[in-house]
Amino acid sequence: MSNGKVATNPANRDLETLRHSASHIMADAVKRLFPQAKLAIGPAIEEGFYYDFDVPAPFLPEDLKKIEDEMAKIIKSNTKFERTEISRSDALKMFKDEPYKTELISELPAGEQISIYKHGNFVDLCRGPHIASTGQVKAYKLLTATGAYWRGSEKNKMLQRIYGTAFESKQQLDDHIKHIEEVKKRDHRLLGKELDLYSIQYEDAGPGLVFWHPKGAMIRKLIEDFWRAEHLKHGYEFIYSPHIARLGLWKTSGHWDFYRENMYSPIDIDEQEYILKPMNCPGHILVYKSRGRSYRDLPLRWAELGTVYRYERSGVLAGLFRVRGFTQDDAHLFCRPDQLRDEIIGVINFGTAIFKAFGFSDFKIVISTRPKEKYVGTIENWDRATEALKAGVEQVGLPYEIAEGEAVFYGPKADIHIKDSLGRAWQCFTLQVDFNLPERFDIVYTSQEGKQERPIMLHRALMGSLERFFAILIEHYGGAFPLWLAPVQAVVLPVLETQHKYAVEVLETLKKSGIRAEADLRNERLSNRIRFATNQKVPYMIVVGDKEETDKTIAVRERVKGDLGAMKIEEFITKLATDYTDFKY
RNA sequence: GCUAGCCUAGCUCAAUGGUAGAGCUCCGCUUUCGUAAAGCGGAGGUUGUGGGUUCGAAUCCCAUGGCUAGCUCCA
Repeated sequence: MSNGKVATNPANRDLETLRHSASHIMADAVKRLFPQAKLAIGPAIEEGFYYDFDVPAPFLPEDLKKIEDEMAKIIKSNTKFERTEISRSDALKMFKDEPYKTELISELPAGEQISIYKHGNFVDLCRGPHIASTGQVKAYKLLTATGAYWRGSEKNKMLQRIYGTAFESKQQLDDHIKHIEEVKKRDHRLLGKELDLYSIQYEDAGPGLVFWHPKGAMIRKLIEDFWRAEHLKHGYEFIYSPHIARLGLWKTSGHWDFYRENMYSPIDIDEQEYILKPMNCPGHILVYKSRGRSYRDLPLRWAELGTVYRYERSGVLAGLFRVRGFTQDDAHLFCRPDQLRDEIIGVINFGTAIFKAFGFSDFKIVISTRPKEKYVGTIENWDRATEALKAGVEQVGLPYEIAEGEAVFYGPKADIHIKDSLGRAWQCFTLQVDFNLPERFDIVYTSQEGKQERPIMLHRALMGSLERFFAILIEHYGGAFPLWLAPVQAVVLPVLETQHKYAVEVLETLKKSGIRAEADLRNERLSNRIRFATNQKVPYMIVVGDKEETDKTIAVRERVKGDLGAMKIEEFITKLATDYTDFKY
């Protein structure tokens, strides 16, 4: 049940061992309370542990409490963990009433030493290691109970999984629970509603389809403006392509054969079948093919904020993270083989620069290689592309990992994982080399020698899906967007109705200098409106009363720092310009 | 898709077989108030939808739509 991963440092290994032992203790408790339960697997995982059981009825929240209490007894008894090495036949005999264990044993490679771990009367097939005795588990908590398929396949029986976590100290456990609560508070589905950023009209429009409300749309516009400006600086051109195209295009591209499960049924138009695009690449290739291309034209870098539609199974949809219609910040680069490396370096540098602008600085690159099945193109081309990616990534100087066989069907890729303010890793950026589509569409350029040569195509997205990236940003910032992304940067708050005229004057001045400002003229007490603006995470509140009106000043309050005192409007405008330090744009 | 839980006013939630309710939001009035919630009143629901059981259903049953969590980080 140990996951067999090589722990990178002893502290992690200790924690893994502790959690793994906690999962044994939990299984023991379950067996005591539900003797008919059959054991499946129970590994330590990143944030804790789980154990899968085959039980007649799903666990209820009350059951978790009972199991926790039973675990307390086992821990209190401080029973030793004992390892025994046994033969395969003894193991099969010992676990003859445990069908899942039996299956695991029979699948262990010949010659593998089989071991069991025992504490008290509880015995489990296990590679180990374990802590010395149950009493060493000082801080643990069971979190949730859910269904989980045996070995993750829906063809298999559904088992009942209990998730729990364990730490070396109560303090660490409490911190972890606090962290879980913090993640919940920052949930983009919650903040999206509170800040009126977006909605998904599940019943009226359909699940997985996003409506961007004015505030959210403003943020998207700001992201898009920034994106376009940066692309121009990096030598890209923009194109727009239609949302539907003839089925034949998708047959040529191979998507109809390899990606159909994610595509929607054809639409009948004048007795011709059209497909709602799940990807932008075939369209971009048509633009390439619209005229002859010279070696001098390359590289071509074409970007599009392309909206695509993909079928996702109902059960995997989740807020803005997983939707059925979304906009990719897509680009396709067409280059000569001698330009491939530089283009890869350029794209990776570009990507990391963009992420830094959004406050991300922790990156990990993963290069995915050819899948064993379901791929197109020659192995030789795959190898060439993979080598170019590795060379490119090395050139940039970021550490990388290789994920064998994890690439999509048309080419190897390099993904960047970014870490957010809550320490969670997200993959947004992807760079995929494609030797396949150029072949399928037979795209060429004329070389210096007048020969027809095949260009190499790169697909890339920096943020990936705007919807998903937006969700990540909402949670990363906890809804408190930096000044350059805040949909409303300042709210003007007159103390009394008598200052409304001056408040509107101030508002107009701010607007004229390009600040996204609003005025809250409601007949509410100042403190009420301050509370509202603070909850809406507006960066600056501009309070104007008699004093300010007389002095022709404004009293500035920052959303976190509080009252900054009175200043001239011009002073405030200058201050905002320097406050764009998060990202100057 | 599957398993479990859930769906009551725009939002967050009460009401466990017997007249659907509160707070916030919204609307109106009063209040003229200086840095995180002033007061009063009003509007708003065929309880997701469609069937069924019952004298009577938000509540029980069936179907359907949707949400949430999970569905190999492998003994």
